[in-house]
Amino acid sequence: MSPKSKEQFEAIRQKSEATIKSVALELFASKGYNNTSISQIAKAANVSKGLMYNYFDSKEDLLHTILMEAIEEGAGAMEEFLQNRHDPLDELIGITKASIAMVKTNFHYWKLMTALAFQENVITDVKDILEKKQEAIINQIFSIFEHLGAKQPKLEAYLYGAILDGVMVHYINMGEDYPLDEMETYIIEELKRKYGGGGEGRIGRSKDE
Amino acid sequence: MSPKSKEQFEAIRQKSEATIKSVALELFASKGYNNTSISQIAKAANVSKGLMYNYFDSKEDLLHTILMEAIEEGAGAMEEFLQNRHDPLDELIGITKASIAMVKTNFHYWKLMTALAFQENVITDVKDILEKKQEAIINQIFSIFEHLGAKQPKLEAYLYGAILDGVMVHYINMGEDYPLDEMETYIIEELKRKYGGGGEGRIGRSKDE
Amino acid sequence: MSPKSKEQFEAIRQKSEATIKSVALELFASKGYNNTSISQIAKAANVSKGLMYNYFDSKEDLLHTILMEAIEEGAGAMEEFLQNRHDPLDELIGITKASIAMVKTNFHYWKLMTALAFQENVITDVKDILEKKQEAIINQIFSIFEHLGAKQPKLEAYLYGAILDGVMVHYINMGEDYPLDEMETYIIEELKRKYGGGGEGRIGRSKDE
Amino acid sequence: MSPKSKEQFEAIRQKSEATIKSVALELFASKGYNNTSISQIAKAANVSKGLMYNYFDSKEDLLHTILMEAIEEGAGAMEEFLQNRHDPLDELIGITKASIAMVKTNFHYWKLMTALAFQENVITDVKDILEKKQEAIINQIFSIFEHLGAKQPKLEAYLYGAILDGVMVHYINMGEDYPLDEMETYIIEELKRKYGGGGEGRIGRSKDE
DNA sequence: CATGAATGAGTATTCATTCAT
DNA sequence: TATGAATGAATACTCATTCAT
Repeated sequence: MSPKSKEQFEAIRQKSEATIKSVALELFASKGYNNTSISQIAKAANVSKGLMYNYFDSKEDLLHTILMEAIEEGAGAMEEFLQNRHDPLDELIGITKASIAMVKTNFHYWKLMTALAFQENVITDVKDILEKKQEAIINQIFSIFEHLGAKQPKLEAYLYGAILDGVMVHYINMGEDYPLDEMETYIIEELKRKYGGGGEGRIGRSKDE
Repeated sequence: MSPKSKEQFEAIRQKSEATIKSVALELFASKGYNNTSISQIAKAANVSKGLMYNYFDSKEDLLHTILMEAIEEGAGAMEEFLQNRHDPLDELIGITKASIAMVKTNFHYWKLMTALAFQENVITDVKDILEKKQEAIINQIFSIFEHLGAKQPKLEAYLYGAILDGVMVHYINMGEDYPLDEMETYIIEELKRKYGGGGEGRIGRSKDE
Repeated sequence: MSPKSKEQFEAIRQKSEATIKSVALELFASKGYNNTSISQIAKAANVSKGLMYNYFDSKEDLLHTILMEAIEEGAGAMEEFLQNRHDPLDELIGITKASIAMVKTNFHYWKLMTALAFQENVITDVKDILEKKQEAIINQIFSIFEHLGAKQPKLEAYLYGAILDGVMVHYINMGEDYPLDEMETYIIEELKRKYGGGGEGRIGRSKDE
Repeated sequence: MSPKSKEQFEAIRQKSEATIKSVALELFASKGYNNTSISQIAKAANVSKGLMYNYFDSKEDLLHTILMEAIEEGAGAMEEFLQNRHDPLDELIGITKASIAMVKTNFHYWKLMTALAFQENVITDVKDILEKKQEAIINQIFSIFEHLGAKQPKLEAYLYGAILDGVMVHYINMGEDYPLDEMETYIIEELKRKYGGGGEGRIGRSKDE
């Protein structure tokens, strides 16, 4: 009715879409994807049910969009953390910090992602992308441990990955009760002890060998 | 009197109940509890939709029963592994072996359990039981690390817990691609390296060796 | 297995059938026909579900049988009460007493029957029979009031019928709180006052006519 | 903004809700609450199965709503009939007329209500309300008979109640075959005959006349 | 004759999605 | 563009009835 410029419409669109996504993320994360209905999202976002379908093809598409953004943001953050780090140990510490910062900053994203990781039949293509990214990271970590001269770089990489994921899983489950910062410090200390200093660290202290 | 003896009926019941439970476990684990319908279970078990209700009060009761059995079996296995181990390091190794054996033997159980751990609004009383068991184990591990003379037994206990859970999560997600046995060996070796010998060890103290 | 004579079998049959019927009546009356399951009846009667179908074709047949017996018993009782009463007022009093005695003695029957009377689609042929019997009674009552010289025998008959059914309905709903005996006495007194003595009773107290 | 105005939506809602309620009432009354399925209501109302749940929380809520409206309407009608009547006999006549008018105007409501009165386990809170209302009426009637100088006001009140309920039950069961209007006139005449004139009358007082 | 395991049609209810306006 | 009423397929669960033994 009232004359609105294209920009205004576009701004409204952006805002509505963003609201919907953010509300949906929160609900998906806290109640689970299956237990969150479109009606609930619409109500919480203060829009009509029908409007959702102007922005997203389906509930699954909404989830898809949210996840993709999270993954990209995560990748971006990781990238940033690793920039200009050429020392393997530094890289490892960077990955550690980046991972923990990520799960801390985007708690809802990761809670949702983790929950979905254990459900088949949901969003297989997101899973594929995720798996590829994870594989890439694992490979990078593997190569770092090689550079660090670890005896069994593969197992060491898996172990490190298990630590990171284990910590994240615990944090997601326990929330603020979990001593996430202390753990971060502790893990980094351990890494330094093993691989730092004169490289005389126990595990992978290999160069002396 | 009855042309079918009590024993016959009992045998039939046993068999049907077992079939339903096993089929349900498999489907719950692979597709998720919420995404598995009674119809699907019935079809996969080659029985009628209604039969489940001869054995279980509800879908939730079916899940409940399955989980409780898994938990008890798990507790039993852990008990067994820890019998007659009074040396702290031995205990730790026992826990490691038991945990990994458990997730290996009862893959579906643990996949299901893990998935449920990340879902809200499901089977809260099982969650409660599980949390209590986990707390007990954490406390035991904490006390083990105290006995082992760890400087920061709490963080060390959390770290060890993160490793175990991280490994299990990876195994659950990757399946047979994951080098579970190698990881077990590696973790145990690490434990021995850290705390073996005079027992005064800790990570990175390696130079004494 | 053990040799049993035909008579023994027959006796068992009789007993089982009677038990089932009596248990079913009680359950139907107290919980309603639709809310009573075959399983519940079988359990309460201490027989197997399957056995029921040896005696009755279906749940509906069971109800049917129960109702028919009740109706016949009712008719018999009425007959008895009316025997050898040739004075119209006596007949009316007899019907009153018989009706009230019936509902009192066979409380469950009448509770069930009343409940079913307000449900369509149940046992239409029983309804038909019942309606015929009621019509017969109404006609008889009508003729009694004619003999008593009532001005409007039809309406008087309906009024009397309404009183009887109203009392029964109240009794069925209130149970022992209802002063059934007092009401019986009162109604009979009223009848005598109206039609008794020289026939100068109030209503239809024909001398004014 | 919205191409369908609030008023339009409201009108649609009103209409749909009214249709569903009216169709449901008819079916509940003729087939019984338990024997009427949501599917049947939807089919008869020419709407989808799910639509009912846009307006009512459950089948029970639908029944509840229907009954409450009937009860309120009934109470209102009774009130109206009793306004400005201070003479006890007039009151009694008013109650009579109101009751009969009510059952005549809202045949389906009262058929349903009566049927439910004989069913266990249905809508207990409506039953409670109804019982309270009935008790209030009974007390009022009792007090009227006291004022009228009846010798046994309690029994007389019960008798009158039985007449009213008996007539209603007959009308509900026989439908238009029942001479409801004639009965109304007749009952009122009887009341006048008994208690009219100097107001000193009571049943059986007739011989003094 | 007697059992109770098994069946499957039927029930109430939910919810992603469509569509007239 | 935005609304929310309407749809209908899907879900968990019930229960009269059948049947192998």
